[in-house]
Amino acid sequence: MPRPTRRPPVPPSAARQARLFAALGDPSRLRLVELLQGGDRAVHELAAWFQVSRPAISQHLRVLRSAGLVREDRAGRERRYRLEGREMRRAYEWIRRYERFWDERLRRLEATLERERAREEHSA
Amino acid sequence: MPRPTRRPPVPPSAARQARLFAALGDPSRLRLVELLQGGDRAVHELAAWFQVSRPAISQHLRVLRSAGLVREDRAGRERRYRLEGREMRRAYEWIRRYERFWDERLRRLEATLERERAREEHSA
DNA sequence: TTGACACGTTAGTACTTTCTTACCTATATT
DNA sequence: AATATAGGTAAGAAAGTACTAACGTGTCAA
Repeated sequence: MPRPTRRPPVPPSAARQARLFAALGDPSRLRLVELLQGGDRAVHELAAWFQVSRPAISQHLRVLRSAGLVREDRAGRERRYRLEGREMRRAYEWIRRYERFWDERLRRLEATLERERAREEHSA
Repeated sequence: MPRPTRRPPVPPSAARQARLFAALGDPSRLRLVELLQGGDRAVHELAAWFQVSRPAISQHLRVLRSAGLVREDRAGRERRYRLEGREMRRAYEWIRRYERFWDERLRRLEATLERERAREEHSA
């Protein structure tokens, strides 16, 4: 890793990805997402599972919405929320890049490929 | 989803998982993790990439450490940090439970299985 | 059309996070 | 031994977050 001569600000891609994780980084919001796993739900249905007030839930839903994790559909006087996979997938793929840090098999495979590569280089 | 009669507090499992996502929910910390992807690094090597002061980086590293995402090894006067896969894996597996929300193929498969199940039920 | 229900927004408060500066200890270098 | 390097910790300021109570709008039901 070459040391930088001028230190750039944290890149915007990291900032965006961080906002996504931050949206998941609250127990109530994480719970909301889990509750939505079973399908779409109205706000009052969701709020019934929590001790905090309904406005608090509304605010959490707003955070999830602006992170792109949920969508709102109006239906009569209800607003039904449902999970939106696109951003969740982004989170998933960010983390998957670290798979070798927990998958021993993958790490060994990488080491092997690295050795192969070095051998080719040597014989070339 | 049966409505709860008494609303329990957000379960501790959600709280723990949220702490993990919260640790990733900051641009600088996310960047630190990315920098550690290439192997272990000393604090001053990491800090060189940032505009914020070194103590700020120390503090971010502490957050990552208490979330279990990194480990510290002392080597002379340096402290080298490296990624720890275990907690990263927990985050990965939490998100993977939502795979069907972005994988159309998986969603169709689930629908098919559901129809099969319903048919068996009907003929039984 | 009056009342109840669903839900968002606002204002204000308490708490938490993030940063900097100052300072301290431990290790390496000369 | 004196000095430089590495890096953690503490205190305090500034900004952000999460909550509640109060209120407003739109929808349904009697």
